[in-house]
Amino acid sequence: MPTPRGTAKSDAYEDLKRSILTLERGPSSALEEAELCDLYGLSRTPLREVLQQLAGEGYVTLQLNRGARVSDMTHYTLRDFFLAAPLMYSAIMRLAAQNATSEQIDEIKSIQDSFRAALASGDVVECALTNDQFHRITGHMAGNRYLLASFDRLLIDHTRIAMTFFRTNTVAGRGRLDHACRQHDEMVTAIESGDDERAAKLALEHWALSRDQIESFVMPIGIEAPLGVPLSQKFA
Amino acid sequence: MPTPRGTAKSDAYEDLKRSILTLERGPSSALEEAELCDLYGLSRTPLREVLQQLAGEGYVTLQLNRGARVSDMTHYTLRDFFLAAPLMYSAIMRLAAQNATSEQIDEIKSIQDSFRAALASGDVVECALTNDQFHRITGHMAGNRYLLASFDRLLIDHTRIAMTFFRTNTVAGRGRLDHACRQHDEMVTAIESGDDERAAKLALEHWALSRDQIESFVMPIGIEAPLGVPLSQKFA
DNA sequence: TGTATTCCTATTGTATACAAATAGGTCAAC
DNA sequence: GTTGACCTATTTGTATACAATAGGAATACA
Repeated sequence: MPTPRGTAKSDAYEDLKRSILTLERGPSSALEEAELCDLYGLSRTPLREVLQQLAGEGYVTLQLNRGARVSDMTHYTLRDFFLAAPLMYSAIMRLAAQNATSEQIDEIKSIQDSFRAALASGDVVECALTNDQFHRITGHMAGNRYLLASFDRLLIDHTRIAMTFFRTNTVAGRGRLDHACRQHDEMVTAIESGDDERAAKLALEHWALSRDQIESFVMPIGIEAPLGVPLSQKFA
Repeated sequence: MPTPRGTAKSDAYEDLKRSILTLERGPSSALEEAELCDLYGLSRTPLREVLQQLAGEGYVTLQLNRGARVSDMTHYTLRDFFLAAPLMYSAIMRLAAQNATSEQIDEIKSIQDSFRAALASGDVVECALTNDQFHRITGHMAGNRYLLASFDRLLIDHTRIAMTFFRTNTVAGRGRLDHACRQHDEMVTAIESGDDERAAKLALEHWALSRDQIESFVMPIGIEAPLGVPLSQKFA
């Protein structure tokens, strides 16, 4: 990633990522170059490079002569997701416990504080983003360049799906979120003590909880419907 | 992948991939834009997009203001590789057996014929490339967008490492290559009959064989040395 | 002779102008 | 009223000119 922080280019890169993860830009929505150039104040050449980079990371899909779109989410996506997630999450968490540096442990503790604060505040976007960061750090801790490619792609879609269920008002929903937060704490403990078996087990439990949430919140919308798209847009 | 076949841009893309996989362009070697523009007959803008795309897929690494290099291969790479490979290969092969279409099965049989021919001819480059294609098809068969990201990255480095041991004159080496070829045949059979357990087991056996080859061919060069770089270049 | 500073060159990053392709709408024919 | 072709406007793809940066060479100085 050659983009330095604080430039118009990196702003565009970071902001597009954020807006995709938070569903501010929904799956399959068009990304027009001219509009984005105006928005971020750069010319088309560097903007296109940003889109290429996001495409390489799975945030965006490019179509020849037809521009860029936010990567889609269909029921096929969900099928792939359910299959890959437990595999990758447990592998990454096991490696994270084996390889985490003390700097990374400080970092994840700090993010976990932010996540807890976000949960308390009820800010859905902040919940989703800090949760995303928490898991993304575990990916870095694992430090395996091959697995990271899959893991980061999983996180994109997990975060987008999670946007749906961080917006909950039910008691049961709140309980699941608190449970998830406690699991994060336990994960940090397992990582800090280098207990890789426990870390892997926690990853699977965390996934199981998340899967339950997905099944109860996302599924009822309908199997046929593209995920993450407001119902009003679906037939537009 | 929005690049259509037969254009200067796709030629550049495909040829760069080929030359990286075959070590014609060694790990960490510089990719200068002007040189590549001349070579492939395009201007810098589309060439840079090709490099961005290759960077997204893991073939190339971009450095800010310092251009592009072929992705490196160090002993850290190899450590990550040994860890991720059995996991990914068995997962992909299991899914391939579950999901392969008849068109894909025809395709992999055809590639396996090419691989066998390449082995017979002793053409090292052709061996490496057809072997790469064989495994890449299994990735498509598995059809999981998340896992494919890791798998394709593994294949890049597996193919580059394999370039070392397809160049063998020893009887033992030949025997291992023939064994690998027979394993391919068995994999095709397992996939065709939808026997996912057997396919996964074969993947692990195939990996074990490959690992033995890596250990006997690559390791002696030295743990400290970047892999795939001719010794003469190492201290340049 | 060694070191630091300045300038120069080679290379990358960005903006813009131009070419090609697509999508949408109008009009005509059936 | 529907279908089809054509034209136009919009959007993407490419080339090139210009700006900024990095790395090395030459020079000044200690």
